[in-house]
Amino acid sequence: MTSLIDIARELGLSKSTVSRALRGMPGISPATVEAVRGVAERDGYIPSLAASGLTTGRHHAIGVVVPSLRRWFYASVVSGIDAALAEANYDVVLFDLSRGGGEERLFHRSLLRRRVDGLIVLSTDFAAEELRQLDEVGLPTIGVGGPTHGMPRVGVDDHAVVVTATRHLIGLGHRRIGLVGGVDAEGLNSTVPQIRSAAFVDTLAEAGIDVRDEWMLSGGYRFGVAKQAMDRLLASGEELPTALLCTSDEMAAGVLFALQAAGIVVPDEVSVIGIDGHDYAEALGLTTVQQEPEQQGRDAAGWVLGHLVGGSGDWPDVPPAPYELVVRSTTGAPPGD
Amino acid sequence: MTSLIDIARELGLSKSTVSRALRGMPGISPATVEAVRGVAERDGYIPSLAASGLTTGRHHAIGVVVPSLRRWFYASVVSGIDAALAEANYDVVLFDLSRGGGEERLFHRSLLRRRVDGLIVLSTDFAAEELRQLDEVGLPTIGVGGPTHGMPRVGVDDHAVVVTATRHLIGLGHRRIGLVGGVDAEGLNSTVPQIRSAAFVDTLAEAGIDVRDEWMLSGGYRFGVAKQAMDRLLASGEELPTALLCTSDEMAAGVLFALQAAGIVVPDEVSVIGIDGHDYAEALGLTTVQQEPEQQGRDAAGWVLGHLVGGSGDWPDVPPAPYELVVRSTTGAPPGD
DNA sequence: GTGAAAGCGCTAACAG
DNA sequence: CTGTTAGCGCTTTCAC
Repeated sequence: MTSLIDIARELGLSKSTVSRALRGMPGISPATVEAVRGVAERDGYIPSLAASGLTTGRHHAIGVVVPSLRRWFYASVVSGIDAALAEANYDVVLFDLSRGGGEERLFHRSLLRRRVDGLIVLSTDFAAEELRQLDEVGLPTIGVGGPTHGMPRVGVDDHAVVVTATRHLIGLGHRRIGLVGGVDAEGLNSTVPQIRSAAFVDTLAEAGIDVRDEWMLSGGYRFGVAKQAMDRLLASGEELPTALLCTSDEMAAGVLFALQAAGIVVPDEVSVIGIDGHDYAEALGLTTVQQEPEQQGRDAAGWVLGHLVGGSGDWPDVPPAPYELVVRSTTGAPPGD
Repeated sequence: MTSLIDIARELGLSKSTVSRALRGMPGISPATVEAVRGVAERDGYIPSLAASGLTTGRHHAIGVVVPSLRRWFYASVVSGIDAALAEANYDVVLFDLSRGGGEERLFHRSLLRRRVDGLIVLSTDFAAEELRQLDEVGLPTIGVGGPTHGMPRVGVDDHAVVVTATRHLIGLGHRRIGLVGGVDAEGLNSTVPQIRSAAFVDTLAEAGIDVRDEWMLSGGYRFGVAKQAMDRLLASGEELPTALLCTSDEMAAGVLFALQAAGIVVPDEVSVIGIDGHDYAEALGLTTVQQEPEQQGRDAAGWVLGHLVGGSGDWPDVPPAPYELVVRSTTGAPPGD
């Protein structure tokens, strides 16, 4: 492992000069720079992040806390984060909360071990004690996705998103509308499901439409659970709604499968709308309110990076992320309209 | 930021004693240990990985190279890796290859920067030059998923998996069998698709069954692409096969959706089998050859960790990962049997 | 333009 | 059982 001093010796220079040359600092003669770079290249010199981190306090890594990587949404966000960080020569250090049963969730200080220069937290709401610890380490921290108290956040206005989706259905003439929502056991982001469900109920109420309990399904934010919930409704012999709002596209996909298998024509008999803008949505022809998780990841990364150089200390809020109603072929007027 | 020396001073001890006490090394009086731990706890002491890494050469991090995190399979593997590493107090440093266009793929040494103690590579086959660089850094390295030349690997025998799936169809009496395969543009793992497709063709040949070109569909290892390919076959008016082998469950889901939309009854008219054991498979009732990506991740992590303490230098091979045919309701005898 | 020296926070012999 | 002494490989004043 060749190190700074090896290069210095070989060239009869001092460590400092070599260090400066390598980092392109001013005040080094072009000839020296070239010589140093040449030897470094030839000897396959790799700077030690640990050593420079020790002196500068910068570790060129950002911690990313994820409820579960196997969720499409989170994986997309992380992808975006990684892409943005890579450009700045920063790495992602992952903390998957789905790992250890859950009780290990408490923000053990040692999780960080002064390894990361900042933190991005996906849809995870910390307890007061955890926040205090976070605060103590003093890392620039931002949330992505679900509301995260005590820190700025990149994410859509979940209430507005659901209002948009619900109004789309109402605008098409629907009055008998069901919801496929529920809580996300693995996703941990308890607030997003709540906000989304509440927004649905509120919007219906505003329009003078009653919610019907038998049309409020629990899809657990998962394909399989949503499909089964739909299967049950179908099998129950209950009257069907003319439209279903699914609070995630994965659930919408499950619902579509169930409907199709039962021979129900979408959207002629039942309309279905999702939320998120999942990869599958286009192929499914799914109408959805689309957001851009990858871009949100990039934005969060940019924010953290910005606060690293700035180092100001005030964590200002960021504007809400954009979303867009994308109308495809799973929504239409209610039957008999 | 309190450091070792602060604790030492406060207790009138030396740094080494404190260090030993904190790490539970032998030869320190219980009283001292307790005192040290107490102060450390109270002052919120966080050891600096950079500093210890600098002396020990251990950074308590493993690099994970992923073609694309948004693939369910890879995300699952990474989840498993993270879980296993967490138990050993190791972190995952992510390198998402889907980030920078692709040409940055060359294994830039600086990617590692002596930050990680080992490397886990998912389904990425490196060029000779990249391998050489890898070798030069001398990190214990293992692959997961698709074959990776020049290093041991955790993964199923893809040939055998496809043979199992194909024989299942043949065993049910099918003679008119199609394949939904193709290449995975984003996944980068060029060899797995090849092996799987070849195994299919071979197995049919062995059974004296001809492959029909119009039944060889390109699904791109994606839901949407597979669905569209199926849609096209359906629209073409071609005779349909009585069974379809999809080389990934995501593609199988797309095919099922297309079939269902066309009013074709599965498995009465067409049987469908997938590969992988995706989360969705159960809800879809999809027959599949299941593997355990998460466990594979754990195994790979365990292997790397083992070689960290062992430090032997020889990288022995690991046994192939298990897989299992899970028969559900999308496969059955061909029509008219 | 370049060098010398100090030190980041820890671990690892080597002494006692 | 505990302290002393060297570094690990780099960056950073402060000199020249």
